Amino acid sequence: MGYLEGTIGYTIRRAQLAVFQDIYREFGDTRITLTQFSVMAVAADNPEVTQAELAEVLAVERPRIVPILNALEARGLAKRLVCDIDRRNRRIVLTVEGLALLQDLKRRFAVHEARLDQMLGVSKRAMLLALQELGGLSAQAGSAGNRR
Amino acid sequence: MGYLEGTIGYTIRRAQLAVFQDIYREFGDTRITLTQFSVMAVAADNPEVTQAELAEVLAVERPRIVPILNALEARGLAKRLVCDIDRRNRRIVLTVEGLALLQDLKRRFAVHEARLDQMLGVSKRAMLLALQELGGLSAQAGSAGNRR
DNA sequence: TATTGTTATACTCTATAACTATA
DNA sequence: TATAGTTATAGAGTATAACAATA
Repeated sequence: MGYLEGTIGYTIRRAQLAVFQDIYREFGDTRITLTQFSVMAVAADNPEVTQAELAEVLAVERPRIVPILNALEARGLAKRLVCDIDRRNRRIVLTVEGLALLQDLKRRFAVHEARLDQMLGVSKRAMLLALQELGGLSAQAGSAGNRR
Repeated sequence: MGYLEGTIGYTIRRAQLAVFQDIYREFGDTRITLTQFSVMAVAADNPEVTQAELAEVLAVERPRIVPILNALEARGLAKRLVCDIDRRNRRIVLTVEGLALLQDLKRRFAVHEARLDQMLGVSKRAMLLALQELGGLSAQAGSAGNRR
C-alpha cells in the first residue's frame, strides 16, 4: 500500500463503510435500511414533501424512490397521498406506526452518533464542516451526475 | 430536512459522492474505475500482492477481484502470474502499458487532490485523520462484515 | 410541451455458497 | 482439512429511457 492511504477518496470510502456498519449494528433487527430511515426522517419533518424532492435530498434518482416507498407502505409505515392542488404530486406522510418506529430508530441513531462523538471529540465538528465543504465540489463541476 | 444534515452518516455519503464524481471528472475518457485504479496502484507498490490481499486492502469480497482483474488483463494492463512457491496464489503485476497508464492516472488524481487541498486548506489534514479514526469503528464492533 | 410518478432495462456492486486446484 | 481463486446466484444500487397522468 502506501499510495492510497493518504488520499481522501480511499479514506472516505473506508470511513463510510465503517459508519454505515455501525448504524446497521444499532438498527439491528428493525429491517430498515438507511435510505428508508432517511425517507422517514425527511417525511416526518416535511409532511408535504413530494417524491421528486425526496430523491433530490437523498441524492438518488427518482425511480429509486418508488420501491423504497413501496416497502414502507407494505409495512404500514408510510402512505402516498395524491396532492389536491397538483394531482401529479404525491405527498408522503408517515402513519402512526411509522412515527413510532421512527422514534425508536432515532434513539438507536443517537447511540451511534454518541459513539462517534466519543471517538472524535472536538474534531468531529471540524470534520463535519469539512465534509460539507466537499459537497461543494459538484457545484464547481461542469455539471453532470454520477459517472458510474 | 434538518435532522439528517447534522449527522455524520448523511454528510459522509454526500461528500463521498462529490469526491468520487470529482475523481471521475479527472479520469475522463480513460474508462478506468476507481477500483481498477486502486488495484493498479496497490499492485505497482506491492508486486507480490495476491488477489486475497487486494480484496482485503480494497475492502471488497474476494470474488469481486476476479472481474476487475479480467478487465485489466483484457486491456493488457495487468497480468496474473501463478506463484511458484504456492501455486494456489497468483501474483498481480502491471504490464508496461499498465504502468504507463497508472502514471497518467496518478497525474490526474493529483489534480483532483490539489483541488481538495485548495478547498479544505489546513482542515484537510484534520479531516483525514478523523476519517481514519472512524475506520476503527469496525474494530470495536462485535465483528461481521457489511450488513446490506 | 413539460413535469410527476412509474415501468422497464442494463449494468454494477454486495453477499454467499459452492466448486477446483492446490497445499 | 484448509486455503486461493473461481463460478454462480440472489439481492441492492445506479443510470437511462420511455410511458401514463396531469399540468
